[in-house]
Amino acid sequence: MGLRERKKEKTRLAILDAAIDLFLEQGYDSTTVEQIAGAVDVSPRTFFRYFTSKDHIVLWFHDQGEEIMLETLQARPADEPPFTSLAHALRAVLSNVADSTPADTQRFLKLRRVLEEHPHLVGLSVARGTETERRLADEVAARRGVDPAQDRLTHLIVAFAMSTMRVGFDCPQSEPHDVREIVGRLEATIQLAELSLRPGWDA
Amino acid sequence: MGLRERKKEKTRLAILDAAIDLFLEQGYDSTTVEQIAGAVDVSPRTFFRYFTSKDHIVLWFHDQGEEIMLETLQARPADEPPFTSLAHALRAVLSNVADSTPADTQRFLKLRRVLEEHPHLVGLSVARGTETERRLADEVAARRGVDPAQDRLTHLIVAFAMSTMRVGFDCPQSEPHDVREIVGRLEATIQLAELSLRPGWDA
DNA sequence: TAATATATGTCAGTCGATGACAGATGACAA
DNA sequence: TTGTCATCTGTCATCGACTGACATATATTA
Repeated sequence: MGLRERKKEKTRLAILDAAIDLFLEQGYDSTTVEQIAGAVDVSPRTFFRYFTSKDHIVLWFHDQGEEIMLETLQARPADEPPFTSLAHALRAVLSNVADSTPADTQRFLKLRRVLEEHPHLVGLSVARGTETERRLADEVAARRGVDPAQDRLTHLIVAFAMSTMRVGFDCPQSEPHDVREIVGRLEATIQLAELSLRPGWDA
Repeated sequence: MGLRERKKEKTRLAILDAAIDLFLEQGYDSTTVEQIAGAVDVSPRTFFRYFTSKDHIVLWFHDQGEEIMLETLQARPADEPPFTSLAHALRAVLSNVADSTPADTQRFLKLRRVLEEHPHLVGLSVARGTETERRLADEVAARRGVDPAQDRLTHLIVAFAMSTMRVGFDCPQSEPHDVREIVGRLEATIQLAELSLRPGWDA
């Protein structure tokens, strides 16, 4: 990897960290792009070359996670029930964070706090995730041998899976201390969902 | 009702209609608030006195619908299974539209087309609905006699219900011609959801 | 080292959104 | 009817997110 790429990755992370810290210090809304850029000695214009929008900072892990979900889903055996596959995809997102560098998991935990304090940002992640949700539905439809434009159950399966994810993440309770605690909550939520669903419903 | 209020309601609807038509003609993003205001001979500043944001236009029915959901939910018998109550709340939203004036249902159908062409706006509705979803969860928690801050199942119930709503609304298929067709789709989706869930799961 | 490719800063400009103030208009009592 | 009051509206100024264009600086490669 050349110097150029290393430098880019460095500023990318610097911007990310500066932004997250500012969000936690003074709130998301009252933090301007100018401040973030200033904190890492970069022009505001450059900020937008690394992140397409201010929101993009908050949705960083979300974007990343959806990519992982897609890959995991495609790697699961084709004859596995779709919801089971999706559940594994959800787990994969968190495993990825847990297996990452300490700095990365720290970013994840901090971002989670930002999302907690500004619930409306959670919706934005859904907004951005629309496209990925469609791709997940396409994949599930292919596995079920149906037309994604016609089959309601396919969309319901994906929607339920995403709901499970959100509940596992957002469920208030006390502040989680590490990623493993969040892993535990997601696992519990997945089990709860599987307990709530009729066996074979997604076949 | 005084002249003043009538006038306000009139401009409110005028702005709404002008905006919707412009969105359908030239797309959501390329329509400016200035254009909308100009189309009804009103200053841009006044636009923001009727609608808090450009998004607000699109989410108009959504806001309205969530209010109805809450009221319906509260009116359902306390011993009814929560998901059943929520399903009735979903139906109530559409009944309200169907029982409204023809002009109103037209607006509804047009707005639905706007949402279809700009999927990211669907996410915005979730963003705006975060607060209402919390209130729904509070109500469900009260009925189940649990603490909303502790009980995962409560949040899962609400999340599943909202998913059902979204799938019923957004499921592609062919363009619906009237509200009754959408009512049918929602009903089918609700039945599908109830078929997918284990009996008594939400008790 | 020269030539090329890419990253960054500066500048100008658009658009959404908000506060402040002044003028216009409906509501209401005498 | 008239005058007062509350409310609505337009104008102006301003902020902040975001984008395109262009020039400059910094890697990369031959």
